Amino acid sequence: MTENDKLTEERIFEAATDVFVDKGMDGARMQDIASYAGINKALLHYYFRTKDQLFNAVFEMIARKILKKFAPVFDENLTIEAKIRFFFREHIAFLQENPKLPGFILNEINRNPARIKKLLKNIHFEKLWEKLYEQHKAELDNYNITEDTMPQLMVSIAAISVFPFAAKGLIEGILEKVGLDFNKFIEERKEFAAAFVIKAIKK
Amino acid sequence: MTENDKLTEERIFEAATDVFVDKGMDGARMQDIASYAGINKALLHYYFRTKDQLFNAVFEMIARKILKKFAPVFDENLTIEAKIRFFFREHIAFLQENPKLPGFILNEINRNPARIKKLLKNIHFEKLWEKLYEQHKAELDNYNITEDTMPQLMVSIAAISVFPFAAKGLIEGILEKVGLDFNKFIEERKEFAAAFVIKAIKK
DNA sequence: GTCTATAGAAGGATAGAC
DNA sequence: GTCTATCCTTCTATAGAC
Repeated sequence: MTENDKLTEERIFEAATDVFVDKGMDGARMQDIASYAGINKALLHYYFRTKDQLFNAVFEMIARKILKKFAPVFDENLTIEAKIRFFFREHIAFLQENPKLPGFILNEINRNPARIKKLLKNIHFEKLWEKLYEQHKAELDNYNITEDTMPQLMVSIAAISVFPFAAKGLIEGILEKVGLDFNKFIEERKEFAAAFVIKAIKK
Repeated sequence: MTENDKLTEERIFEAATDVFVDKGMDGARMQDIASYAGINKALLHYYFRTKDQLFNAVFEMIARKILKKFAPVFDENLTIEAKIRFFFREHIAFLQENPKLPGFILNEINRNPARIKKLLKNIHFEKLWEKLYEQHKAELDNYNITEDTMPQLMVSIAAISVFPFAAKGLIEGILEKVGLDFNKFIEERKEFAAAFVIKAIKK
C-alpha cells in the first residue's frame, strides 16, 4: 500500500537521522538504523540503495533545515538591533531543541567539503549581501559596520550562537566543574549574546 | 636498538596523528597508518596494542597541546586589553598552523565526552577564575565583566577564535562565492576579533 | 513490500618465522 | 624489532522465498 510505503520510508528516514546524527557517517551501522526503525537491513537497501545514498538524503535534509534558520536575518523587516536580538533568541532556541546538529554538520562538512558546496551552489550570497545593505542603509551610520568587516561580523555572530553546542561536551564539562549548569548557561546566552554583539558594533 | 625503537614508535605516532586528525577515530584505518609510517599493521599492534590505545595516545597529546594554548590567558602579566589582543593573535596563529585540530577535537569529544572529562579532572577552574579576578581587580571597574557573565565572555572569545576553523569547510565555501579568500579572512580576524571583544566589554 | 539467509569484502588483531 | 600469512569478526549489500 502506498500509505504504508510512505510510513515505512518515513520511519527509516527518521531512524537514519537519529543514528547518523548520533554516530556520524563512519560510526553509523545499517543494522542500528534497521533495529531503530523496527525493520531489517534488507528493507533499508530496498528503499535507499546504499548507505551513502541514505546518508546523503539525511544530510541534505538537515543542512537545508539549518540554512533555513538563517533566513530571517535577510528577510525580517526589523532594525539592526532588533534583528540581532531576534536571531539569537530564535537560533539558540532552535539549537536547544537540536543540540547535536552543529557537531554533526560541521564534522561531516569537514570530512567531505564537496557535499556542502553543492548545496551552497543555488544560494546567491552576493545578492543577500546587497539586500542586507539596502535594508539597513539608513541605520548604518550609527554602527561600525563596513563592507570589509561584514563577513567577520557574520561569522562572529554565528560562532557565538553555534560554538557552545559544537563544543558542548567540553563546555558542559568545564561548567560542571565550577558548579554551573549547561542548560541555564544557554538560556542566559540568548540575552548575553545579543547585548554583547550590539555593544561591539555600536559607534 | 633502543635508538631505532624510538624512531619507529615516533614515526608510527606521527603517522597516526595525521590519519586520525584527517579521518577521525571511526574513519581511520590501521592499514592507512601503517602505510603512512612505512611499516606493516603487525608492527602497529606491537607498539600500541589496539587501535583504541593508539587513538587515546594521539588524542591526549593533542588535547594537552590545545589546553596549553589557553595558559597565557591566566599567566601573562598584561592588562585586560593587551591580554585579549595577545590571545587572539597567538591563538589564531596556532590554528593557522593546525587548522584541522578544532574539528577533530570537538568531534571526538562529542562522540565520547568521558575522554575529555578525564583530562579536565586535574585542572582547577575555580582557582583559575580567582587568579584572573585577582590579576585584573584594579581594572575591572572600567569593564562590563561580572562573575555571572565571565563564563559567557570566555566561551564567546573561544568561539570567535575557534569557530572559523571548526566550520572551515562551510565558511571557505561561502567566502569563495563572494570572491574572498579564507586565509586572508583569518589573517584579518586577529585584529578584528580583539577590537570586537574589547569594544563589547568596555563600559 | 518484507523477511531470512548468505555472499563478499574489509578491517582489527594475532601467530610464527626470521 | 619486523615481516608475511592468516584468523575472526563485523559490515554492506544482495538473492530468493513469501
